Amino acid sequence: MTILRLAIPSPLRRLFDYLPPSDVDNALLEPGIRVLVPFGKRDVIGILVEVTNTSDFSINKLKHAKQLLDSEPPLPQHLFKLARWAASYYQHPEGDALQHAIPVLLRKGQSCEYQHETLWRAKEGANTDTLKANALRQIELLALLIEHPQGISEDAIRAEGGNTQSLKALEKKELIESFHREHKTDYGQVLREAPLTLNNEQKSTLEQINKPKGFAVSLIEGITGSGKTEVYLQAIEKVLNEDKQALVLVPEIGLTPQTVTRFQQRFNVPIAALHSNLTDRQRLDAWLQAREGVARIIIGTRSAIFTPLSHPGIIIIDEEHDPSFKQQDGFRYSARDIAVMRARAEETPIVLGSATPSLETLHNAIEGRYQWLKMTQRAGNSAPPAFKLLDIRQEKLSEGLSKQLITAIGQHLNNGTQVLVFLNRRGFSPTLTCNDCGWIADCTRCDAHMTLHRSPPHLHCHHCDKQQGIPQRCPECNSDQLQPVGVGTERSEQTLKHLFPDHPVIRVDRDSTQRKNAMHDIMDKVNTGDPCILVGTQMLAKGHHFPKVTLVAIINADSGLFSADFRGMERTAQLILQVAGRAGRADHPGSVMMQTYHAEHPTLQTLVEHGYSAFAQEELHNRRIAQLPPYTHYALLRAETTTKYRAESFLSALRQQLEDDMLLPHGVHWIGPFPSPMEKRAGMHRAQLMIYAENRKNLHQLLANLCWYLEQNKEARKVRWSIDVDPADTF
DNA sequence: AGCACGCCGACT
DNA sequence: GTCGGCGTGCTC
Repeated sequence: MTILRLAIPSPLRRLFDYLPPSDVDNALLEPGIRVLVPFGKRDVIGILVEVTNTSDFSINKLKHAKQLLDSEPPLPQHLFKLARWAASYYQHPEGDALQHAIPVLLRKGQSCEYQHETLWRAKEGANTDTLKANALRQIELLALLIEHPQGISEDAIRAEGGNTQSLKALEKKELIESFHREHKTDYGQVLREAPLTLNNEQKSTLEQINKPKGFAVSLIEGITGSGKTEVYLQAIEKVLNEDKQALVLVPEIGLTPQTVTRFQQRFNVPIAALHSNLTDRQRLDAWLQAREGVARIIIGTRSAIFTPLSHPGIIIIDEEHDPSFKQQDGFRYSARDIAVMRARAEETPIVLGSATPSLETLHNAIEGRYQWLKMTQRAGNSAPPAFKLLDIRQEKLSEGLSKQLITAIGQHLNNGTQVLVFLNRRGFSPTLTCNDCGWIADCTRCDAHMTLHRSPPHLHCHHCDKQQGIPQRCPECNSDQLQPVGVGTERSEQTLKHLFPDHPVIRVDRDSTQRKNAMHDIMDKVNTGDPCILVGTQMLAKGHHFPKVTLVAIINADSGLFSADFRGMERTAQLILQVAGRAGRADHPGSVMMQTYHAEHPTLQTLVEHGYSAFAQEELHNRRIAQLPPYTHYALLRAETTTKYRAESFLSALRQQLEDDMLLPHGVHWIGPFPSPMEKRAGMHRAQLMIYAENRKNLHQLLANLCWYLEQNKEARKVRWSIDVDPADTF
């Protein structure tokens, strides 16, 4: 008897058994292939996990699978295994986890045969004269195709401003035709431009990366401006020369056209960029190009970690400390950690790069598991920025800015250079308060204040996205003395414009860059090199270079200093250094001024005076004493309910029950449950139970028990619960 | 997650 | 009389 064990896309943590479709050749039943099966009242696509001859389910109740959708598994065997491993490591339902590893269209049953790229060309003798004079777009498009007799892809057509409607119209008129071109695999020269000359430090870093054969993890801890990217590029060059592929993961915000352009300028090979505004079709095409070995460099964010490569050569994780590598909902995996597992399986080197490595990675480097490569010199002749803490305890601030800071900004502008003002708070002001009775505009769905925005004017909750109009009078006491309290980027922009009317003030945050090309336009303005003030959120800190900035002003260096989350300090330090790194990148020396109410804070002082390495060492020491990661392993059981206290009491009861049943393995401890730092969010009341262990195996065993228990438990079905292994934060 | 069943309230 | 609200239960 042949039984198919399938992973079904559902939140259920178990596999489902089926009989094979009638009259199917058993040789076709290869694990990893997609199978269409009836599931409840509907048909779903499952993935064949194993073929067996027994079932825990009664055999006569098994249904027949309807159809095999693949002759070959879409994911190569080792990535299929990797995804299954990740599902079990992160305690996520296997069927759902496997869905995450393949593109959307494959989940929906599309064929995963590789289609050669479709190109368009004008037919013999086609002429724009035959078109109506008012069909401007078609005339333009046809002219474009006539210019490119060798054919041009739809992507390129779109890039030139052509649209699909005109294309279809011309095809109907039989003026143009599509065809497939065989991809050439021989591109001649790998390089399009000469590599930069490396300094000694870069040279030895590159040598160390290239030295080991097969799997090895290297951490490049390189200060901003030390030229990490050039080292990546030259490491990739070697891989390309060996006819292999490179997989590059970057943070969500870091995948800018600038990044991709830098790779395109250097290399004369096809590059697949998996950015967020690709269509499902484009994403599948890029994925298939990687799998077929057509794309030689794959640049993408977190989800690109499962992209199959026919000839894997190297994995690079840029800004490895960035929180966006950890998925924050659903399948809560860390792409960085999975990448290390993947490199091991594929026997390739993997490079983790950062100016401010995560403490987990540093710990691995210290323990000798990772090769630790430090780059401490700035490439070229730029000097590192000078830090200055501004103690603002006794200061009277004007709209959040101290006198000293205002003076310094003026000086830098007068010297003809640019200033960057960093304020990690969008909107005009974080609160709207009644001056008479003290009422504050709160979100009804969250334990949070509404942020006041001025352009356009509205109140906005940054936690649940609720938006509403601004009241004219206090809803409590009917006073008209409503006042914005606190400073956000909009308000800072307004103040700076007022203080420095002769210089442009450019705001950079999520709101000001929503429009297409907005960021591009901003960069154009900044790149003129004229003195100006950039004011914005962490968008300023990541991905973009501002060579003419000589002063970085950090308005609230304190935020996160006393965070409830044990990673708050690490995050703050990373953010400060990342922003600071924007200063003095070219031949201008830079300075960084940080306003703080805690100038005497020892950790802040260590960071400012001795740098990130010293900070990290201290912080690791603190973590060891407090028994926190990376010295212990954490997991979080989160629970959400619509009723207040119910999540917490559910977790309490669960903890009690597990203790009574003695299901707690040796060496596993818990803390809590306690309400989440923001108890109510988007209408849900939230609580969490922290679980930690010195030993991963013990932790994993408990989590497996816990899942089993929760799936049985009737009460648990009324609560929305989830498990977060290696949580990035506790919110 | 979906999707059905099922038992109570306000509508043509 | 029925349309539809969301509680409960099941998926090989």
